Amino acid sequence: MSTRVRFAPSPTGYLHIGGARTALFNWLYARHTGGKFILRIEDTDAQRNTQEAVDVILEGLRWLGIDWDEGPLCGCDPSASKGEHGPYFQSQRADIYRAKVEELKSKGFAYDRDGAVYFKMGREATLIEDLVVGEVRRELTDREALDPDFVIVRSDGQPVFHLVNVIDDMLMEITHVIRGEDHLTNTAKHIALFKAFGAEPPKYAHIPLILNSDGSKMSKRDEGASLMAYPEMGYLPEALINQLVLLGWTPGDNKEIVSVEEIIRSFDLPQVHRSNARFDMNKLKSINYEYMRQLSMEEFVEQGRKAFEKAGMLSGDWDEGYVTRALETCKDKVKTFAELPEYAGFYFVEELRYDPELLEEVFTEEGRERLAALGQRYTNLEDFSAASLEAELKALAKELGLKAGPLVHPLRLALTGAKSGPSLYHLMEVLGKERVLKRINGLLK
RNA sequence: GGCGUGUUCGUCUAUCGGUUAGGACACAGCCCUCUCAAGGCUGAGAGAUGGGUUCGAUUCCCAUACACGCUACCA
Repeated sequence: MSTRVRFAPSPTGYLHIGGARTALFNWLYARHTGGKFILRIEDTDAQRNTQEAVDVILEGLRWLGIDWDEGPLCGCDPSASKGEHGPYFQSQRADIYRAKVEELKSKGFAYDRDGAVYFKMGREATLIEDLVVGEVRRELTDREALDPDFVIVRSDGQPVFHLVNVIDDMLMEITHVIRGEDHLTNTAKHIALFKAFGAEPPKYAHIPLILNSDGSKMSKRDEGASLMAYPEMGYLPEALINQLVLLGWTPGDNKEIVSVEEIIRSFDLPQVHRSNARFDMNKLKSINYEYMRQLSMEEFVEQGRKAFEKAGMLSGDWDEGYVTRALETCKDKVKTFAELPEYAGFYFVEELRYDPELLEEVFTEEGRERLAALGQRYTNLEDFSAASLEAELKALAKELGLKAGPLVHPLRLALTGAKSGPSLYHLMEVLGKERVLKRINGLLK
């Protein structure tokens, strides 16, 4: 039998990074086994259900490169979807739930009390065979020992999560439920529901949670909790996927940078870890750097340009070629695209502003003299190529009996306003003679 | 309170009873170098605690501690 897995988010207005990883693991499993990945929107809570909230989820998955075989196509039109097991919005399945509740009642598994419908739960412990956690024996809690029954339809007529989740998984013929560990103990209820319907429960796999770097639970407002914060921070989707998959699964052979194709090939549930993991932004950065290096120069420039536009730095009419050449000097130098505007912003301002503290530190009396000497040489230099600029600087250094450093530092400061940046000679070539001399002289006077 | 899950360097992890406990990120130092980054080399850094089982436990069992989850007419 072909595997069918699903991701069933609730449209809350954002996609939690943990949810994104749950989606990822489901998707990886579907692709690894050649099965189907289904997207279902759990929007029983009408207040949360907005088109925008649904689109946030769809956009997030698309950004990551996670595609679904069945499910909605957009938030704007709930009837627009693909797959034979729809509707894929719970808000459109009310009739199904009603009928199923009647079925439970007629079978003697459900009854009314105080206007709500209750499910008649057994009193024995439940054995859960989890593909990740192993065999779990769920005993009754003290409250359950008093009364194990639970509500499946509220007195306002709204069916609750446990019920609809099970009905949908059953009708959509889900074979493997891969979800967060926070659902592990709920699984007893779900298994009981499946059995009451006379259906075979799916296989379960509960994956660990993602925690903040300090070990606390990652909640909505924490940094990096929202998936879309990552494109915002200039990360590549491939890098995020790599990071997420590493948090709970190991490729083996001490390998860490693994392509999606490689992951799909070797990913499987028994190797998924059982313990929660903290999200390390430093590690993501370093992984992102690896992926940024793999980008072609064209791809890098294109995305770099977008980062600048987003920062509002390309508002002047800068020459296309100039922008491209400027960005080319930044390749392999930054770890995220978001760093670019600060790293190379000096290319795109007419008047450079200098940090007084930096000036004091680098621009000493000696530095001033050296910069003036350099300005002289460069004024008379015709070939303003990186190689020529370098040769000229080194020649002057030799004459002055200095190493390159003492000349380089004040020059870099004059041109970029910073102590570090792209290759100095290449940056001068891009800036061009006019700008270079203007900045040198501007600082000298 | 009850129920469940987990616990190896700061972080993510490797280890299928016998290892100088390996790697990656971060950190420190050195080299390279026009700066930074990268790269090369080196360093520091871990089996929560206490009991068992065993010739031998990070690995198996139990307890404790701690963390996390669930315990709703939330999802």
